[in-house]
Amino acid sequence: MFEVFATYLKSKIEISDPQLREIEALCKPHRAEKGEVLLKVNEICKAVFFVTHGCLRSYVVDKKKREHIIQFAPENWWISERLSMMSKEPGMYFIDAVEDTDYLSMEEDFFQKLPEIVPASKAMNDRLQLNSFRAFRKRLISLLSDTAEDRYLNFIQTHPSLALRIPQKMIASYLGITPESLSRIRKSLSHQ
Amino acid sequence: MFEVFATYLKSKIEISDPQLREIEALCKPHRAEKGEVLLKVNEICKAVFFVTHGCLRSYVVDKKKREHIIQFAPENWWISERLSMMSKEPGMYFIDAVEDTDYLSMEEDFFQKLPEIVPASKAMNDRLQLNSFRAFRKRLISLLSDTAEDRYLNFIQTHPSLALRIPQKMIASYLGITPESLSRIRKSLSHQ
DNA sequence: CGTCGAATTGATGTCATTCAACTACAGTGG
DNA sequence: CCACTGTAGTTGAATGACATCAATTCGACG
Repeated sequence: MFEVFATYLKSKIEISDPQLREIEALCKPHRAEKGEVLLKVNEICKAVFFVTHGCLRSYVVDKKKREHIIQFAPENWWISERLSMMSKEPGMYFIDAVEDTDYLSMEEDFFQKLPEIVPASKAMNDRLQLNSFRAFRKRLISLLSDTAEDRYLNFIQTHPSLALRIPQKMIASYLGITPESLSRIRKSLSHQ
Repeated sequence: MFEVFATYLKSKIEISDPQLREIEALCKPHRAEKGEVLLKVNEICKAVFFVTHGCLRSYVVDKKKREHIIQFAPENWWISERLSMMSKEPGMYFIDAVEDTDYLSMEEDFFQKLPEIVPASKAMNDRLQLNSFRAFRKRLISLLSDTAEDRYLNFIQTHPSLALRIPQKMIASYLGITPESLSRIRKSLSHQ
């Protein structure tokens, strides 16, 4: 299970086997059954998760009890509520398992020690932060500019494999529409 | 004009007059007439702006030529496209003046040297980044959860003074609706 | 095989857009 | 100083996009 993460790291930065062993000591492996909740709203997020197999999701629940998915994290993705973790304030996210999932959890000390073990990881971490910000911005602009159909097409284009694995109602939630609307959009697209 | 920024800094961090003089040397004062463009799409953003008087805005323009305002920056606000600046890639923002505006511009070296001059500024900068991220996330969730009326009420509540200064069509653009829709929302709110 | 949630479909409703007309007012040049 | 012009804001009518509610089918899984 750590192997997946090791491969991920090797693809991102120059790293030796002894360094990997040091890092492994900072990662806790876990398994979550489908539907299992890893983080609840109002909890202070204390870890970042790296998915090695399966899929996690983060989402918020609004006053009308509707879920809005913030992010999916399939294999080789990170997921967390960094804002809550960094500010040590209660978060607004739930994180749970979309499928049976294997993942590693890394706590605060991981991010302190990682750059000591591998200096180049600082740049990797910065890049991850930037990409996360970029993704938020892209979605915000897409919600302002695009129709639901455009957003769906964009989703299946940028996450083609996810679109096949994830229940449609979750894709709808991610896109900000109802499952019924997504079903109709798909129907109309299939007729060209 | 630098006085405004000095006051701002003093409210955020412990800072001495000699330190302020060093910082002043890194800030260029400017004036923009209403409508003047400070940054265009596809340019690489090379500076961050701090508004001392007036108001700037950042916005994107979609394929249908519609403007979507990302941020307003009245007095004591920062505005920029950090993502473009940090990655040195062409940006997607326009930045222009909503009113006649006085502002300071700070380039890359400002952010390198500031923490050398005032170590505590590192924390301030981190906090600014977090707040910017938080604002994006809040807006994203609001677009997913709230009606246009809710978003408008939220806007005038969190930016009461802005709502009076800014043309309604720009508020509409920020909220993601047409000026006509905002006009009707305001009318219906005035009848309770 | 039966059950329960996911997905589809239809009918209808609501919210926001679009297009057009009109008013108000600010800025410009004569 | 006034007339002209353009932009902002309002309003109406028609349209469009998506939501809601209800009924049905589909499909996974115990």
